Amino acid sequence: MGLRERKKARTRAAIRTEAMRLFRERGYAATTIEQIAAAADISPATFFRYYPTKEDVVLQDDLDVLLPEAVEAQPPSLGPIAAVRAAVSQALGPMDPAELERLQETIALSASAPEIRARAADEFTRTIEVMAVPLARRAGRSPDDPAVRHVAGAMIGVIWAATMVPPFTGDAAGLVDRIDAALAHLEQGLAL
Amino acid sequence: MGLRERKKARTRAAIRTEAMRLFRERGYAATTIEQIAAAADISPATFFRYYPTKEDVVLQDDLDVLLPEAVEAQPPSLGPIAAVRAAVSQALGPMDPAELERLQETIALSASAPEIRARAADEFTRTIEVMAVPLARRAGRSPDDPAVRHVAGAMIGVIWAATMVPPFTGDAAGLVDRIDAALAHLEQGLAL
DNA sequence: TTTAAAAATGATAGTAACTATCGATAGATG
DNA sequence: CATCTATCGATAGTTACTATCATTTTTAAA
Repeated sequence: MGLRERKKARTRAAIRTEAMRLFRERGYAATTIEQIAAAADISPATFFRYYPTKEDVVLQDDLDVLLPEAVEAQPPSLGPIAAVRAAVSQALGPMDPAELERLQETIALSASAPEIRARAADEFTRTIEVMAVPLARRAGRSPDDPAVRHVAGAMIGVIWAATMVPPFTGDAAGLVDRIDAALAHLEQGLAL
Repeated sequence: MGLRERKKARTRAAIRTEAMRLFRERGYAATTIEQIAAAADISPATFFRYYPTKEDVVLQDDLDVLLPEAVEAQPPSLGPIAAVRAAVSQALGPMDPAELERLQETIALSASAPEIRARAADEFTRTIEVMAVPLARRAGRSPDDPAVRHVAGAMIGVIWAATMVPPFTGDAAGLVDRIDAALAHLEQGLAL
């Protein structure tokens, strides 16, 4: 990795770190790009070369890539929900504390900043389309099959319900367990 | 209803009509508030007295109020999913063509304008909280009960999956049926 | 009908998130 | 060392949105 790329990575990290600190200190809406740029020692224009929007500093999940891959890797004997359960545990389980911390902050910010919550919700719904692909393959169906989409939708729905729990004090530690319990509940027919 | 209120209603309708027409003709992002104001014969400042944001011209659903009421009105013998099925059919079934048309356009716009889709997704996830209340009461549980939230989340998830079907050509006529079929599928255990 | 209160509007000025462009600079490459 | 290229900063511009205040329009009371 050359000097150029190293510098880029450092700048990117600096922007995110400083932005998050400012968001924490004075709130998301009250923090301007100009302030973030000043704190990260770059020009405001440079900010947008690293992050397309202010929201993207907070929201950048690799979930859209990791999750379908992990589902694809599960043994075919598992049903769709069991496969996703295993995939989630496998993808989120070995998450380092820094990542967990970050996830927690994203959730907390979602409570205070509507734009972030909206963007997060949008990316989550997009996961329906993404997850439909491996699920369809496992079931020998088309990703456009309504039944496949329903299964993906229901899983995304319970995951969201288990993640975004008001008042968003969000102990990130219990998050993976809460999601697993939610999927288990769905798998067993959502008895009340 | 006095003259003042009548005028306000007319202005509000004019803004929405003209805005939708412009969105249709040249796209959501390419339409400015200034253009909408000019078309509706008001000042740009007045626009914001009627709609807090540009997005709100498109998104204003009464679903958050209607749905829980309709759920509450179902006979206690029905299970949670059956109750929501009945409530949805009851709330969305007798929708006049104009409303359906509007819903269809909102869905179509969600495909083209990310901000609208994000806002719509956000309001949808909020419906989880809203629906948890009548569901909890019916089951004699707390709205904070994870199990209740899971059921609400799963239903919202399948409804979204049945509504937001790419490429959003969206025949609004079949929408209610698609939602009902999705909830039925969920009720019967999401077999694939 | 006249008048006073209240509400709605328009005009103006300002902020902040972007976008586009372009010259300067710093790093990679031969 | 020289050249090429990626990155950066500066600048100017657009647009959504906020705040304020004077003006007009509607309502209600005298």
